[in-house]
Amino acid sequence: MPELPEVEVVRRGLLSHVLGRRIETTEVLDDRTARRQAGGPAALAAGLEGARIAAVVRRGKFLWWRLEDPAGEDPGHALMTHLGMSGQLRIRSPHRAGAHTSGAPSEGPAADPLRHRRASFRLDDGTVVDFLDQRLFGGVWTSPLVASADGLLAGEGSPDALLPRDVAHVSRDLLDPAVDLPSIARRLRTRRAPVKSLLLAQDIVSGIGNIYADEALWAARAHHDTAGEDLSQVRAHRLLRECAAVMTRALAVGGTSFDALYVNVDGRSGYFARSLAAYGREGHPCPRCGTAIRRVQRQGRSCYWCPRCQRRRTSRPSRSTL
DNA sequence: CCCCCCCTGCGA
DNA sequence: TCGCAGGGGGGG
Repeated sequence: MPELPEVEVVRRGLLSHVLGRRIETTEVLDDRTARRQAGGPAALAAGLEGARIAAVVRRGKFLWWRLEDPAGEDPGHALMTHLGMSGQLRIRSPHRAGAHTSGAPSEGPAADPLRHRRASFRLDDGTVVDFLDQRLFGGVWTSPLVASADGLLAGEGSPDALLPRDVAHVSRDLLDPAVDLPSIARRLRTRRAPVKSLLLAQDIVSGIGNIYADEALWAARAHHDTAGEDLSQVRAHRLLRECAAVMTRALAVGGTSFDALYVNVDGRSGYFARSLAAYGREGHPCPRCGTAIRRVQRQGRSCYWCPRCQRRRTSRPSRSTL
């Protein structure tokens, strides 16, 4: 469930099940899921045992559990989770029969709800949080807390300005109240790279992935290959506003799902796929002008765009030539 | 900054 | 069998 809205759906879903609970045991079924853990799976389990979950926080696509360690060691650490391309966090609650099932048992033979289980965390009330990950690009690991550079709240759900060291390089996302939009727009406009690759760079602005980048570019009538430095200030701001707007709308309907791989903590899908204007819609008419949406590969990823609404802006007359 | 890598599984 | 998939990090 990769991009910001989907990760936020997971964060909210986790909250009521894990907040204030203690982690009793940690199980790692595939060591590659803990490959970012210093000391390996054993160190992960050791670092989590007995820790109380004080907050569930998100910045961009990174989600972490703030741990209040019994030893009172300061400033403590966090359990990091990143879903990568195919990760899921699912709840197995002892209080709800049939938890962990998809909401639609009538849809053919239900897939094994524990397929691709890579790690599990058992809490002190019997709840189990499973980390599922088909492609193993995601992971779970611990990271020590450090102060955020600007002294403001570290991310969505954070009680203070502490954030995991492994998130320190990640820029704030566009739904973060502390985000500095003019500064991001400035950074876009100093770069020669194609604007879409800049939207996907998590150290410039976090949370945006391939779907919402294409949707925002479509909404802003911007072409993915336009160089960052060729955006006017007005167009750069407009593009960022559209990024925020499309993610806000997606979040309101539970995110984007094309299949059972992308679901919330209860195994249910979001509804934003039906609202996509460009992404995945090659050959379909542009909702604005009716022109067929086109697809092209850029750096190994697909770009979908309307060739009529989204014209490539070429370089302004350069100051160095002529 | 581009290209490659990390992986598994699905549908054309 | 191949191409493609919503992420991110590192190397040349």
